[in-house]
Amino acid sequence: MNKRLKKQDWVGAGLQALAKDGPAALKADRLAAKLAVSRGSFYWHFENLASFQTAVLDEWVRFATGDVVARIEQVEPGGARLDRLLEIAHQADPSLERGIRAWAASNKGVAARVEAVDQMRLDYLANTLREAGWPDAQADGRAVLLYLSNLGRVVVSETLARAVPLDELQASARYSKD
Amino acid sequence: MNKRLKKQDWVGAGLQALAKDGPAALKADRLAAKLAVSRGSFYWHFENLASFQTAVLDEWVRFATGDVVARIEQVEPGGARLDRLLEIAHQADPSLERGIRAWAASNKGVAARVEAVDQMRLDYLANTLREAGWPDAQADGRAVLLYLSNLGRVVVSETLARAVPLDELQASARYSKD
DNA sequence: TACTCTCCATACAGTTCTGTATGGTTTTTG
DNA sequence: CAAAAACCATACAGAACTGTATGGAGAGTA
Repeated sequence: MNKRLKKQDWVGAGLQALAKDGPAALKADRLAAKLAVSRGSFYWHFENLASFQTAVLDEWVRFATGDVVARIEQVEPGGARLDRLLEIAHQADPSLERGIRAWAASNKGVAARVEAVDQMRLDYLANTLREAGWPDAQADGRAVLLYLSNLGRVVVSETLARAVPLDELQASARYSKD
Repeated sequence: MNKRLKKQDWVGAGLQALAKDGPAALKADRLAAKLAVSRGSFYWHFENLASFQTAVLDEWVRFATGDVVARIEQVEPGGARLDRLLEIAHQADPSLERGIRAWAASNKGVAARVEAVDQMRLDYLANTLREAGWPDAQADGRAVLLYLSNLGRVVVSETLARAVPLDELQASARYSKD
């Protein structure tokens, strides 16, 4: 009756658990319980816990880079694209990103992968800023500021995150000589 | 020969372990090993694991609020105090704060305490902004932006955190009609 | 010295997990 | 339909932990 699971089902459940309960939830035991199945299934799909966690992290990297970019590229380059980028980042559900950061705090390997993602996203943001009119010299610094403020939004409480003013954020992303 | 421990020694070791290895390191077992002592000591000082963790969190709250404020108040109010505040926050070791955030990601009770601290620090920052010349209407929004960008700095890698431009941060904290 | 706190070691029972081994049950395919 | 492949349950051994119970050892005090 309960349909059989595939590798991707486990990975999906892993991402969900990570977002909801943090990295401590990435256990064969708990996930099996949540999926109403025995650990026999888990150890058929994955060699061990580490390889499962690698698969979960891989999936996040795929999602956290390619996926977002794809949605942005539908908008024409320039200021509009920058606004859209900030808007998407601003209204995204922070729970998974928060789980990933918590995971990285206790695992060097994860931290390294996350750092690479941060670097890619930063480069992309800086490039978008340049497309919107920022001079090369200042684009990088401003990109860091904007990216980190969004990352901060991810790790504070939901109620506090709602206090972030999107318009002021977009304003500080528009170039003006000063 | 190995001197006997007091409650505070355990709490201190807890904070250190939290900063270095995340919340999963807050176990009687591991801490006892690190302190070269048996768990008998732990359970003499603390009723159980939860009460120990509460003590650790309490200690962080004390440190994360009162301590920083005390260092700021030595500077005269105004723009200088604001610059000093940003500087202190900028050069602080992020590892403990990172551990706390990771902990909060998997524990509602911790998250609530952290949210309260965030709120206090935000209020203090907004007030400092007003002291430095910001109008009431804009001080709150700018405070959120500044606070979150610093929080973002806390959760990214050390190398990336060093890319944050302090001067640009201070510049965006100076008021100018636009 | 004797007595009393304070602090610690050791041993035990119990929980939550991992990983393996083995066999059974579906689903797909020749 | 029969064989193969994909998927899952169960049972076991063991690691990493929690919490309790008990018997000390060390430092301070009458």
